[in-house]
Amino acid sequence: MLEARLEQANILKKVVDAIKDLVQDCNFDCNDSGIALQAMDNSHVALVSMMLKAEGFSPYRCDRNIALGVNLVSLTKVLRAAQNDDILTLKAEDAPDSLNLVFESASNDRISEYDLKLMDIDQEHLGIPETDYASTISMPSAEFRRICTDLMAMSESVTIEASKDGVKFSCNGDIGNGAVTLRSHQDIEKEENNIDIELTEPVSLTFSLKYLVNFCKAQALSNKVKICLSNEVPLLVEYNLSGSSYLRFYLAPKIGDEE
Amino acid sequence: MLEARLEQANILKKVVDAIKDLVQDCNFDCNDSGIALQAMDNSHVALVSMMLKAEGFSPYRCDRNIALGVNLVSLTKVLRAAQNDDILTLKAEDAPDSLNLVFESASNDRISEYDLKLMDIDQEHLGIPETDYASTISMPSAEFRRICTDLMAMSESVTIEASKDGVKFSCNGDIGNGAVTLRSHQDIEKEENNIDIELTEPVSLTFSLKYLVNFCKAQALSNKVKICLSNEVPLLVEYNLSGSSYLRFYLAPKIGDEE
DNA sequence: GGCTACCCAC
DNA sequence: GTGGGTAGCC
Repeated sequence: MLEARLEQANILKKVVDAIKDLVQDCNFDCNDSGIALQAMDNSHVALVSMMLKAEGFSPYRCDRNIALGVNLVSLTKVLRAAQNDDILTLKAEDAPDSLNLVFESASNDRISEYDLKLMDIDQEHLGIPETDYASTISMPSAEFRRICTDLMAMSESVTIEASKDGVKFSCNGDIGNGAVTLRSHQDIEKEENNIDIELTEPVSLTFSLKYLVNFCKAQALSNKVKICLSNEVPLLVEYNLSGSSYLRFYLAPKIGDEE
Repeated sequence: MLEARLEQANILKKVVDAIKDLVQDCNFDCNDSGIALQAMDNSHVALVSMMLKAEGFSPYRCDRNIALGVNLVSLTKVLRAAQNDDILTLKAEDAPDSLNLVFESASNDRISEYDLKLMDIDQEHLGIPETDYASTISMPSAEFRRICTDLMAMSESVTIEASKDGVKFSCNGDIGNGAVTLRSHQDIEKEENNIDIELTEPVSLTFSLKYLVNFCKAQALSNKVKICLSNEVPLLVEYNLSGSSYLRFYLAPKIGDEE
């Protein structure tokens, strides 16, 4: 059986908020190392990969592999019941037909308990190869979101070019063109403002802004975001959570005329 | 004639907002003790009872009984003209065919005046018996609203059970089940957070969430709400206004298969 | 008409 | 960061 107590119900709420517009139904795969989720979006352009490590829960207990097939719209409805400081405990049997969610108020005078019906979901196995990216950019997640939403106002696509001079996000649209260029930047006082650009090879790739803006809903989970690029390979956008938990989004580049 | 000056036009606005989805047309019954309203909703499942005491107005003057037959949609349109801090004066003749509403800005540099046509409404007389309820729950109105809207996401009905252990709001729906349990709770620092459960007899009743959520629009009128329950008797949801004015909603329980 | 997402004000 | 309101979409 699974029993996982999350001090901040908020974390799961934010994770689900960030992915529910990409994925409708998916498995939460639970085992003794934690809770994992991998799913393609409907159009098979983007991929979400979440890992909530056991260490992020206290306590965490999961003896066997359990797949929780969840409809994320339904889960959102339940998670909406979580108040800000609530503690969330997830419970499921070994072959569950429902997931039990208990919200406790910090002051303990309110307990909300929900059973969410589960579904069988065919797990398409997603091998995500470990990639050595040609360029890895680390920046404030708010800044990345700002760039994406700003450029979204002009175009449906953004071209991301990383070179030794920095990283340039540019777009062409009917009303004009836009570009934001960032250079490496070390802010000693506010480390979270650092912009860090690693580069082994220049890259230039074009992506759908709609998806990138969508990924940016995960901003609330971390004040940093890591963007990994290699030519002709899906982009990786990574939000690291406490411990070594993470939420990752992959997005295939646009090619040729699509741009 | 009626002349009633309400320092906070807002109060009437909130009252009408809270009931206009239940009742289309109704009489405001004015006499020397104040302005009262009683009306069943269209499906005759819920009943609204409002009392605005003369003391809540300054000045208040009403020599004879006057029934003001008002269409609440029209009244809402007029009240929308009220600014936040406006003072509202209601005026009507003894046998009026219109209601006069004057809004004064607090600073007195703007006066808006409206005449709302009245209608003759057959008053179905509603005797509401005073009931000694088996259980009376007093809680923050925001919390009650929160519970109702949370459970609304899962089901159309909620079962409210009051026992010596506390009060439990539970529901069953297609996507799963939900329950919120509250215990008595005295917050000495913030009295408005108190949850107070009086009980002479355990009760368990099921109600339409749609109506309860509707009642909760009155939340803006008071930070406390009182919920009174007896088996097989309509639920009473009461918002107390300043003075001994009030807005009360009654709702018949669902029985048998309806649940 | 209900729901959702966005926006703004607290 | 939260709640309430509004404006579009289904």
